[in-house]
Amino acid sequence: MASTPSTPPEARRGRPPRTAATSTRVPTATPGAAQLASIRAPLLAWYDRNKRDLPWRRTKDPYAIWLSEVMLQQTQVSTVIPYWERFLKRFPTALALASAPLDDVLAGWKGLGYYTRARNLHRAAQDIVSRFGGTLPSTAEQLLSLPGFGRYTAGAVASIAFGEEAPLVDGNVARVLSRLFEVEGLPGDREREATLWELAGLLVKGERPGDFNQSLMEHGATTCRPENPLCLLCPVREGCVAFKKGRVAELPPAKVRAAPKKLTLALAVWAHADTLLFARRADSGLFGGLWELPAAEVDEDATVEETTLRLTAALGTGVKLESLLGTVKRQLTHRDLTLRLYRVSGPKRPTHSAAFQELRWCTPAEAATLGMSTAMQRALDTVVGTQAEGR
DNA sequence: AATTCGTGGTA
DNA sequence: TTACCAAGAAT
Repeated sequence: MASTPSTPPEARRGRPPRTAATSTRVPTATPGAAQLASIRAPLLAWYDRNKRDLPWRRTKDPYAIWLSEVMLQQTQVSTVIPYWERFLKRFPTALALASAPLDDVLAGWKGLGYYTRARNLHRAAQDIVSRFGGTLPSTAEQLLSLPGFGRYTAGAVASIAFGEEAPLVDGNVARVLSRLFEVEGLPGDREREATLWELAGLLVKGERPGDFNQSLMEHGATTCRPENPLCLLCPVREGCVAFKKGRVAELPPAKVRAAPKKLTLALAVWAHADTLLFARRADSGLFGGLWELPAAEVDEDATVEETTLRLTAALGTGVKLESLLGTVKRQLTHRDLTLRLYRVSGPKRPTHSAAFQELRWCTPAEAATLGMSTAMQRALDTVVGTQAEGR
């Protein structure tokens, strides 16, 4: 993989987040055995001395390690710890998880985000029972066939739980390797990704591949950080091309993100006796499979009449908007979310609707056990607070 | 291949 | 307050 001789600089869209004169040259002659060893050994030794005491590093149970890897996808360590411990108590084995109702699994995931992870985890557990006798398969290749296992998670579980020399590249590893080997290109660039995986594959060969992979990630998380990296404490700075060239701050370039789109939902707060009406969303899309106060998308500036029509269509029965109870705003990565809560009434209480998987009349206590997004939980808190104040 | 999936932490 | 983004996968 010799580097391209002279690719001209390419105009980049948007504002370069890190001021950088980046070319599109990818890298980098294949590193030799000596260079690899000069990175591998110090990183592994550094890891042994400096690794954080994380709960999933105290177990060798592949199921528990798998669970940690799924929860950690795009999610910070401090957020995951309490979820991991709670979830593992509730679903201690793959068999227990496979046997549990999906609603219980989603409830255990409540607030963690990216809920497809929970549904894929559940499906994968069922596959593990039906195809592998309840035990996780031990190779990255086999793991890749399970729902929710991509290249990263397969490599992580194979190396950490089973000792396979399987590489992994996450955001940390991409940053560390980009700096060490001066790998150019924006996140998502095919050639860049291929180069990073190739480098990770060369480095992981050797003793303790799982610990080595974790050393790369730990180094990225604590020392080779995105901003203000601690190069003076870096165990491999002598071999780091970006450090040598003074380019640490500009590698890797930040990902270009689309501006969040506005999404306004009208929520029906329909009370009957001591219950409210709840609905389960479709499995695909935003908050897939989760419960909510029945929601209909409306224009940002929708009139009461338009909103009434939308909610009537969603619930499949006529409703009347009684009052606006409140508004909840949430920032998601790709959505600027506004929830408008309307107290509604109607002549006929629905029990099913084509727009939802399921409708259910629940007390607040029952609703607390349902899988629900944080946004919807906030909305619900608003309603319950409003009701309490009204008494 | 580019989008779409949540949430919370940090500077 | 805004921007960035954290142990990615699915479509």
